[in-house]
Amino acid sequence: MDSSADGLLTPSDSSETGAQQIRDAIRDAIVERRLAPGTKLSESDVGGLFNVSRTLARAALQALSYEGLVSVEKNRGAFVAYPSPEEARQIFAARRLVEPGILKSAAERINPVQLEQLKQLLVEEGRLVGERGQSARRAEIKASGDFHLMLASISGNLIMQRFMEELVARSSLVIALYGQSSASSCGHSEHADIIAALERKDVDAACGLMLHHIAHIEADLDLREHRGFGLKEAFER
Amino acid sequence: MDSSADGLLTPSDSSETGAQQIRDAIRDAIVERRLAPGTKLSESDVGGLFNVSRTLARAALQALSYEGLVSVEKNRGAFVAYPSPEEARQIFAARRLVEPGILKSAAERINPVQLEQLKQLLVEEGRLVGERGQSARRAEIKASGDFHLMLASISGNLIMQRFMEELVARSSLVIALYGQSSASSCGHSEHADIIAALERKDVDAACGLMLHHIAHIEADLDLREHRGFGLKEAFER
DNA sequence: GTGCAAAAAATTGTATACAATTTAGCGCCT
DNA sequence: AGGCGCTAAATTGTATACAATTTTTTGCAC
Repeated sequence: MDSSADGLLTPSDSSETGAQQIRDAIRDAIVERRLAPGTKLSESDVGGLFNVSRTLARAALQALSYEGLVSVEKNRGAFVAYPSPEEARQIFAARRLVEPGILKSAAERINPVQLEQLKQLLVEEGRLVGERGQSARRAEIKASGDFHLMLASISGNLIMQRFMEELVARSSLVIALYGQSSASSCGHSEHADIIAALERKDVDAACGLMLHHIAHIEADLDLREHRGFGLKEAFER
Repeated sequence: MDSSADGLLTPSDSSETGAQQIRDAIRDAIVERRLAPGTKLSESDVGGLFNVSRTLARAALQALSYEGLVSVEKNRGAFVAYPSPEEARQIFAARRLVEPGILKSAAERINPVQLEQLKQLLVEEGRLVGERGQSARRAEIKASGDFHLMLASISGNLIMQRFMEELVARSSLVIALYGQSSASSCGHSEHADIIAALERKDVDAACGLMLHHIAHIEADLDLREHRGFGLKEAFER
C-alpha cells in the first residue's frame, strides 16, 4: 500500500512531471508529520534526496509554498511551515466557513456508490484507530483528512476540492504544532454521525454536526502565543 | 496612478522578488483583459519582455498556473487560461458558497474607517462607470473586483482573502469569455445596496443581496458548450 | 573565556547550456 | 490539389555555472 487514497480524483495538474512527484512526496511527509514544522528544506538536500537538480527541487518547494505548507524566505531558503496561532485560527475559521456549504452541495449530489465509498473510508479509519504503531498513526491522520476530502470530491466542485486539500493539509500542521490529546482520532465517531445524517437526507443536521466536529478538533488545540519557548525564555526563570 | 488598489493589504509573499513582479504584471494584464484567454505565453517571450531569463519567466508562469489564471501543458507551454463552461459554473458556485460567509465575518468586524473606505471604493467605481474609453473600462473591471476583495480583507481572514483573490481573478476571465452585456458594471448599484445593508447591521439582508448580486453576474453569462466554433464547424453550414 | 570583525563556506538567486519534445516547413507521392 | 513522411526550427524540460547573500568559522583583542 502506498500513498493510496489519491485515487479520489486528482486534478491532473498537467505541469512538469518531475517537480510534481517531489512536491507530492514532500507534501505527504509534511501531512503525515514525518517532517516537523520549521524544518529547513534546502534545495540541495531536496534535490540530492530525489536525485534531481536544484531546479526541480526549487520548483517543488515553490509549489508547496503556494499551498501554505512551506514558507520560503528570500535569500534564506524554505522551511516546513510553522503556522502561528493566529494563522491556525484562520485556517479553522475558513473550514467552518466552507465545509457546511460543501457538505450541503455533496448531499444534493451524492449517489449510493459514493455513500458506500464514504462508509468504506470510515471502516478503514476505524480499523486504523485500533491498530498501534507509527505507521498506523500516519495512515490514520491521512484517513481522517480523506473523509473531508471525499466530501469535497462528491460535491463536484474541483475548485472547492482543491481548496479543501489545502485546508486539510494545513490543519495537519496546526494539529502537529498545537494539538494536545495525541489521539487525533477523537473525531472518528463524529464522521460516522455526519454520514448517518447524510444518509437520511438531513442536511441541516449534517451541517450542524460538521460544525460541531470542526469545533471539537479546534477545542483540542492550545493556541496560546509562543508555547514553544525561544531557548532564552526557556531558561530565564 | 498605477496598479492602485493593491494598497488593500497584500500578503507580502516574501519569495523571490523577480518572478513576483512578473507574475503580478501578467496577472494584471489577464484580469484587465489585455491578454485574451488562450493566448500563448512562451517562456522566451515573457522573459524577453521583462528582460529576465527564462528561469524567472517560467517561475512566474508556474505561479500563475497555481492560481488558475494560466494553464501550462506539459511540453507545450503556458496559455492564458480558457475556463470551460463547467469550470465557470464551479467558479461561481464557489463564490456563492464562500462570499456570504465572508460578508458575515466582515460585518462582525467592520469599523467606521473601513466602512468609509468601502464607500470610497464605491464612488470611485461610480466615477469610472461614467467615464469612457479602454483605460476606464479596465479600471472599472478592477474596481468592481476590489469591492469583493475589500470585504474579504475586512473579514480579517488572510486565507479567505487569498482564495477570493483567486476567484475574482478567474471570474474576470470567465466574464471575458462568456459575458454578454459588455457593461460588466451592471452590478454597480448592487454593491451600494450591500454596503447600505452592512451599514444598518442587517447581515442577513446583506448576504441575500450578495447572493443576488453573484446570481446577477452569472445570469449575464452564456455558458453553452463551445460557443466559439472550431473553425471547421464555423464553415460547415 | 567573551565579544567582535573579517574571511571562508554554504546557500540561494539568476542566467546560460544542453537534452528532449513538439511544431512547422518541405518535398514527394498519389 | 491534397495527404503523408521526413527534416529542421522552435520550444520546453532539466542540469549546470556563476553571482549575490547569508551563515558559519576563524582569529584577534580585551
